[in-house]
Amino acid sequence: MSGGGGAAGRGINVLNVAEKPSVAKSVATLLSRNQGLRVRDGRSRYNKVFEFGYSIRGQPCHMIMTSVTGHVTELDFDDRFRKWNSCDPADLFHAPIRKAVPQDKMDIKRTLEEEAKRSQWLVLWLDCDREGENIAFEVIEICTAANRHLTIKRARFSALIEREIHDAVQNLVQPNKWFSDAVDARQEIDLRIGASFTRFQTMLLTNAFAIDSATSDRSLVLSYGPCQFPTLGFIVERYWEIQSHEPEEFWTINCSYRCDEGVANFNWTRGHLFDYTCAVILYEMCVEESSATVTGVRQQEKHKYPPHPLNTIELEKRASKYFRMSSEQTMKVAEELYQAGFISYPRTETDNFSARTNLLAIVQEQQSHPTWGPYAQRLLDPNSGLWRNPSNGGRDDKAHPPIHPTKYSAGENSWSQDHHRLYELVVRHFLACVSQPAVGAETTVEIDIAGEQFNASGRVIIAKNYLDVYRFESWGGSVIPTFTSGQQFIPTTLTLDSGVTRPPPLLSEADLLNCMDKAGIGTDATMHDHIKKLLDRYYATKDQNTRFSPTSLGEALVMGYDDMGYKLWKPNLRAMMEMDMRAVSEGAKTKDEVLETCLQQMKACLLDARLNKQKLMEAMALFFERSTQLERDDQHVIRGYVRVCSLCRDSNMLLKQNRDGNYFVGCQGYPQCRNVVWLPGSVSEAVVTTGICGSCTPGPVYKIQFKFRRLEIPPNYDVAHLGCIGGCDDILRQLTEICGTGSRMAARVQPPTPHSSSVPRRNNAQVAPCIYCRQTGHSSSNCPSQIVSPKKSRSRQGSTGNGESSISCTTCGASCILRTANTANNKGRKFYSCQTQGCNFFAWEDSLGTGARGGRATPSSVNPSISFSGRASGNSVWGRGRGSQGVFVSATGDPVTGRCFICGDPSHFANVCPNRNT
DNA sequence: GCAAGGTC
Repeated sequence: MSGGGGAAGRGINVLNVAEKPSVAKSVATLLSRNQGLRVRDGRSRYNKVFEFGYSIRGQPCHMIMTSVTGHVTELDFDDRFRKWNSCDPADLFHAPIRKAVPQDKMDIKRTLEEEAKRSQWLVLWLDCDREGENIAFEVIEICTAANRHLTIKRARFSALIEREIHDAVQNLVQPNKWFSDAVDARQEIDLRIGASFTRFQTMLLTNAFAIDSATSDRSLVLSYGPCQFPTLGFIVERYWEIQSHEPEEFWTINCSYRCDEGVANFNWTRGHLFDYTCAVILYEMCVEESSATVTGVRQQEKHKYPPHPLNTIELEKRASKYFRMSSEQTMKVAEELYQAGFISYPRTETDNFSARTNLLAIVQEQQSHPTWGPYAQRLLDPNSGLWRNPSNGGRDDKAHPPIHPTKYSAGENSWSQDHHRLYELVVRHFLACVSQPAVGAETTVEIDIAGEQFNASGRVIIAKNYLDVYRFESWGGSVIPTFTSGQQFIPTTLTLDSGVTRPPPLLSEADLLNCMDKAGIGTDATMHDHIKKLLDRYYATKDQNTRFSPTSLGEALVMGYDDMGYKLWKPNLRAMMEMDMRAVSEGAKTKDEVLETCLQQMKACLLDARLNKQKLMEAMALFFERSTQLERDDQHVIRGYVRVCSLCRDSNMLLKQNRDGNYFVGCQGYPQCRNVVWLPGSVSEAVVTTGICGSCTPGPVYKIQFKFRRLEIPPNYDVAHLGCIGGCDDILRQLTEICGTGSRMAARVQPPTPHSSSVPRRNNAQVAPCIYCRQTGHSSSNCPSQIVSPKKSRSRQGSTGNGESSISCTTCGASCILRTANTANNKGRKFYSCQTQGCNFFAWEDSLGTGARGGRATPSSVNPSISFSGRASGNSVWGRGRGSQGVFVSATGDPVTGRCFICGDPSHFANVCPNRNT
């Protein structure tokens, strides 16, 4: 069929590319039959280049075989969208993206380019799944850019077996664009959803709450991903199920009979009753009856079947169950055993052996093993009747066979205990798969006492078969005495027993993998990564029994989205995406169609989540304190990101508070960039929101929720104000003018020059134009029209006749009355206020014409309060939907009814219960 | 500083 091995001779150069170095080596070895095979280094130290002669359908070829290591390119946003504060997270749904070769893959790219230039054919040996097909197109892209005359061919193989490989190379096909398109769509959707939601929730919550975790050494990222979040959802859902479980007492009647032959324990056919009175009545009837009557004896042969052939998820589940190995560790060890040639490819969905697999040969290899060798010998003996063709688990990824041993080993010196265990599991599992099921004889006896039915059963194992080798499973059996129908006996014991219902256990790693597998979350190669990510993100913890609980952070996030009504933490979204991907890979839908509908929906979801962010905040507030103090630089408390600097356009503008408590928005690039916007001195509190100004550029400019001290602002201004520092906000501008700022420079009297280079000038660059003359280029405090000598000032002011003077309102032109303040902070201080209803003009007399107009005279005596709290509106319902006994928490956190549902204590609620497992 | 998917 082929002309493998030997010298290359003349012929075309064929560049062969595999998905990983090990496959390149295997394929090269198999095709060359290890004759005339030369190896040299490529640009990448991991990816060798093999060369040998071969002939494809009679065409002499010089084969050049190399590899990549998975994907060569990565998808990411254009540079200008890469910085977290560079854009509105919602923009990430349509921001330009590009595929690029990351730095650590550049040497692989160079090897491909160099080899492509001297080749006529390109043969793709990537794994035969969707991801493999996508990588094939990445390789095509790189190679054809270097040599556009290349003839492109795809080798399809399902195992690294000599015959398969020779077949594949003699029957080359074309790569499948639909498969590749499905992966492109998946990548784009994952990136856009992941990045947008991660930025949204991280920026919203990490600054707003004091999230205590082991993260003090690095900044906390609250990531969202279409796989990690549903995985968290499973953990939280089970946790809530347990939390909401109410123990309920039940009663059951048990009966036993002991004789020379042994004991039979009879179970009540009713199971159990929750009604005590009813149970007592039935029990008393049984007690009064003198004897039990056997109403039936059944004997049946039962089988316990060996497991299906082993795929990745099953390997992870069983290693977790039998050895308590984490899925991550299992995959690490399995990969090493695979690399060393002891087991087959460990990342496979397939749990069905193809008819072409030589199963006998695999068993034969294991015959000499000291422990399971004798069992393998029995299997091979036709007289033993132990052999049975393996069952079909119904899954096939068309790329790899089930995991099975590929090389005999009695254990290597370099192996750890985990290597020994895992190899043993793979071998024993394989031997079990090709074995007969265990056979048992089961006897069921039914009796009647006073009209109540009871039954007991016993089992005798007739043939252990596969259980002889699969030591991880057992089949309990008990022998019961012989009974005959119609027989009567007096029970040895007859008791009324009580029990209590129990909640289900926390999810184990095997349970979690099961949930993910059923819902299609992740791939066999990545499921363990998603589980690990939850631990890394402090969303969940794993106890000694490999059982998972959510942390407060994980629970709060899921609760927040749940309260919004979005099932983002449910697996449905991923399942729908997976269906779409399948449709693309089958040509039923196009990539663009799927992208458009999916991204449109998810963008709407993000926008809605932003509108309802209060729900997230409320959920977080149940578990975390509001952060009172955030990051600090040398001089200031940093209160949040506002915008990209409008001056240097490079650094971020942050809302900060100086030591005197005054707020300003300054450029992080200080002192190189000195851009600053000072805020009114009357601000008692300022919090950056996720709201974005619709008009100020360059955007996004995040709005700030201000709270002003009532007594320091004119009465016609609201205490609360959602403002923008980008220049569009009239109210903020007016209050800055009226109250002055906390800038030390601004507090001084400014020289009356319109070209002052002091800090307020920058301030004015942001808050322009001047409120007096509506001109830009100077501050209102320096307005030439307002700067007058005291004498001149007085002469401009008319007398009101009652001892008070007046000026003209610069806003509406009406007359302003000079009045005397009578407030705690400004007692006796004079101010002008406009008499026109609805006009906001207000000015302190002593500040007219200075840079310190209306500045704070004394520290506020007003107790600052939180501008919006986590429980500001509506009732939060603790435990809603998670059980019938949820405890209600009012808007203020006070109880409405009830008690802690964890420990029952009426003095506190479940969210602060000391017994709460956080 | 974001995802999930390959793989070393």
